[in-house]
Amino acid sequence: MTETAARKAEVANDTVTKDVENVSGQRLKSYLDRIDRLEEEKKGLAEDIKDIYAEAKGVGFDVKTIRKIVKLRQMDTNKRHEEEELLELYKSAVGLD
Amino acid sequence: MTETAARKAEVANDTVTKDVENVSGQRLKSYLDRIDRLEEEKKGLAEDIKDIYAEAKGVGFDVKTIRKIVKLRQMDTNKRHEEEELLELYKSAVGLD
Amino acid sequence: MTETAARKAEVANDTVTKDVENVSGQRLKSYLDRIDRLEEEKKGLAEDIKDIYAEAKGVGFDVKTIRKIVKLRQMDTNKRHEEEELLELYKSAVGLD
Amino acid sequence: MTETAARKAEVANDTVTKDVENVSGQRLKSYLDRIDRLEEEKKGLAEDIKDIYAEAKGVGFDVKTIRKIVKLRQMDTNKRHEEEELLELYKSAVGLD
DNA sequence: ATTGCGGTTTTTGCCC
DNA sequence: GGGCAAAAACCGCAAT
Repeated sequence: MTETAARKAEVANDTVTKDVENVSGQRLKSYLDRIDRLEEEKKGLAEDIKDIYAEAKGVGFDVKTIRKIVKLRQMDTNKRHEEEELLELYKSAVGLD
Repeated sequence: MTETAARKAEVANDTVTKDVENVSGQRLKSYLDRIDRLEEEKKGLAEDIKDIYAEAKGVGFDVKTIRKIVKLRQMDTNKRHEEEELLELYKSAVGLD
Repeated sequence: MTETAARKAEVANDTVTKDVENVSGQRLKSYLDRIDRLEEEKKGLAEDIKDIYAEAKGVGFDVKTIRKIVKLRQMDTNKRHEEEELLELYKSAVGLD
Repeated sequence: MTETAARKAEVANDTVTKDVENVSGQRLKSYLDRIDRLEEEKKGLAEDIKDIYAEAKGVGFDVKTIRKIVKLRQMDTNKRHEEEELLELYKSAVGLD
């Protein structure tokens, strides 16, 4: 192999390698950026929620209790599904279906 | 006090009481609704993020590692280095490498 | 079938049914009790572990880092190195150091 | 400073350093070992519990349902405390204490 | 057989 | 710093 040919091969190799790294690196970065952005928004919402709690606290509400209420309301929504699920479960366990 | 005046006072009292209850009850509900709504949105974003991880996994990336990177990028550089150093220190202290 | 014979049959049936219910009920309870007991012990050990972390923290160790070390030691050496390499790879891919 | 004195100093320094490293390294290892041991036991118990579930399943019980039962029993125990706690919480929220 | 998924436990970060 | 809520790792199951 001539010196020139060898050089070309090396370059070609490098290029390929770089391309491979680039495409996956690029892609990875893209995912990371999208995730970061959504995480940002999520964090923003968390802030907003915190602010509401703070505001409520400011007018005399007990934050901890409000949290409990929020949770209870969610439960009241989820609970139904949960209980239905449990019922189904037990029914199937006894061979009722 | 005449009967009419007394009546008025009672009514007034009731009204005030109701108003007080109303305003705080209303207010509390308002807070709860706002919180619920934001929580909903937050949950939606969490879903989106999960989807991205799934997508990345689909093209061969390691999700666990991506999560680590996300955290590292969020973390302050100095703090990150500190933690890394501390880990290395402990590792060498117990002969782990 | 005479009345007496029928009576006997019923009784026999009841007895069998009860026995069946008893044996499975008994058995189920036995399982539940054994599980409860073991869960108790497990919880106790979790407490003990927590205490050790607290103690270590008391003399100046960083709990978070210790946790990492515990995990690393549990992990197979090869797997550990693989993960570390993968992390380094991703880090360099996104220009993190 | 004579050569001998310098030597002694070095040795002393080394010794001190080693001692310091030793004591903390030793101590760290000691914590790690204790944790490991307890984790082992904990894992063992988890195994035992798993075995019981397997055994129950082997004689025809539905594992998922048993798990639910176990949880319900725990709740029945914990629930009381939980409810008491919640009561206290609301009481304090209303200024009753 | 492999991989996605639900649920459980463990870990981390946060607020008081 | 201690308790609490959110996130993440882990595990068994199921479905393909």
